[in-house]
Amino acid sequence: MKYSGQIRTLVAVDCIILGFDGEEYKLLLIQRGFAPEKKKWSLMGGFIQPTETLEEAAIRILKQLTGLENVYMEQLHTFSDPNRDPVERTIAVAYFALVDIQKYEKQISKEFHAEWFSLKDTPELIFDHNQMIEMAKNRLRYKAAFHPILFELLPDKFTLPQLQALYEGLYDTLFDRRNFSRKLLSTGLFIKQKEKEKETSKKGAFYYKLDQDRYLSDFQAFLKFIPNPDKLMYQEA
Amino acid sequence: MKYSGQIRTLVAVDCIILGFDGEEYKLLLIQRGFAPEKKKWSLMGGFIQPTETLEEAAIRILKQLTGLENVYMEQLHTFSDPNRDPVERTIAVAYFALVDIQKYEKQISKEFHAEWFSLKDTPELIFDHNQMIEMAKNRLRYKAAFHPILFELLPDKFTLPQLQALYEGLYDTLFDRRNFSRKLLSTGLFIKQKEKEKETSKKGAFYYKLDQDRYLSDFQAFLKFIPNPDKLMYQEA
DNA sequence: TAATAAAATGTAATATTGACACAATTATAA
DNA sequence: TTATAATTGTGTCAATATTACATTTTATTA
Repeated sequence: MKYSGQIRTLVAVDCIILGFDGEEYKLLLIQRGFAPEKKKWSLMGGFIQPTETLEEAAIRILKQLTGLENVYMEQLHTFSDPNRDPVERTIAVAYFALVDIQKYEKQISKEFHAEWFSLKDTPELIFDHNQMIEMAKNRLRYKAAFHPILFELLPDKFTLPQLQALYEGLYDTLFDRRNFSRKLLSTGLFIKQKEKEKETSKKGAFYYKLDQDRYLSDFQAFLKFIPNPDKLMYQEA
Repeated sequence: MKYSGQIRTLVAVDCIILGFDGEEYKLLLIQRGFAPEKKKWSLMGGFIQPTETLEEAAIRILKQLTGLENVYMEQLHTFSDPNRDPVERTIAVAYFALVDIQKYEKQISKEFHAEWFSLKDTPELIFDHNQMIEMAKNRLRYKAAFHPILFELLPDKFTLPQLQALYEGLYDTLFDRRNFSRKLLSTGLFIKQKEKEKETSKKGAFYYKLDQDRYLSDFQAFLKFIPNPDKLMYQEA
């Protein structure tokens, strides 16, 4: 301790882990195993360790809970209300992660009493975790309107109707099927497969895959995935 | 200290203070008065205090250096490399502020040896401060493409040519005067004044003011201030 | 083989954008 | 006094993108 006269604070990382089950958005929560607020639902989190960065901590915590690595994750915001944790002042850095819900390893959930909740029906959480989730939702809405980020939630192969459900679910609205597919396909990000998905409809819908090269090179490009984005996005909390 | 077995860390706030002098973007830096890296240029910063939030700390630090309050400021990112500060591990939360450079109170700068630098010609700074500035530039480029944020840099009254210089400076490019003014004016954000600014040109250019009501209500609206935004924005560091 | 359900493709009207030209204003010089 | 020059303000048209809406295709099953 060489900067004298300054306080030192606990720094925690909290992970907002989002998935999509084909119908609706899901949020992975754990039942807190220790006081305070034991048994209450909470985001998965942990304290930063001496030799790791925040990002490394977030990756560590995500892996602990889901078994997943190489997952899309970004820093969301740092929360600092002096009384946000009643036990002791803790600065919390929130990260949000987008995972393919099917890759999630269930056996791990037992250790933490984890469960997927509908994002629309999030329970009351400890501390400021509900606020974090609100912010993550807004960030995702914003980013997904212009960048091909939602594909992190889908398996390798997906159909146009699945894609549309993904976008409609996020913005809680309906898009015109014809205009939607034209807009999406015009990005050139998708490669049509020869097989069809035939579980959900008689005719079956062609599978598509992401063109990985284009996906990487165009991730920052400014695409427009939805019409009238300003009417569908909300201010960050 | 009630969460046992966890380390506590210093938490600092660093402020990226940006201005525009009519010609180019400026960055307010201080000459560090204490070790390490004494005399080297640095962002203005400070440690968070026990009873304040990060945002309050940022506001406090900004006021200390500039005398300004009610300034546009947003949290940028939290930096956490364990070795970013060689003296002691410090987590740094960067904020960026947009100020009207004319309102800045010069007498204050003497205390901190502060100076405005051209953003294009930023000197080498301590720690990871150059990286913070890169990220702030990218964030500003991104946000300004769609939200009326740059007006925080201008005085109450401004002309269309000034406005265009503001945007051209940020994106380091030239826009067609006619298309630019059409796009900007079509947002309905501006109220034409009767007076002209006659310093810089023979003919003089009409002043405009922001329609404050619309500005507040449309701040989150999704406008498009520049053509081909994707060609002008860069990935965040 | 006809009916049905869902996916895929097509088209015309409208709105937005981008490229470009010309007119208006006024200090300064001829 | 008038011409010049520099800069601001406004206008037009073609190309492009978007929206709203209809029809055709595919495969199942009655």
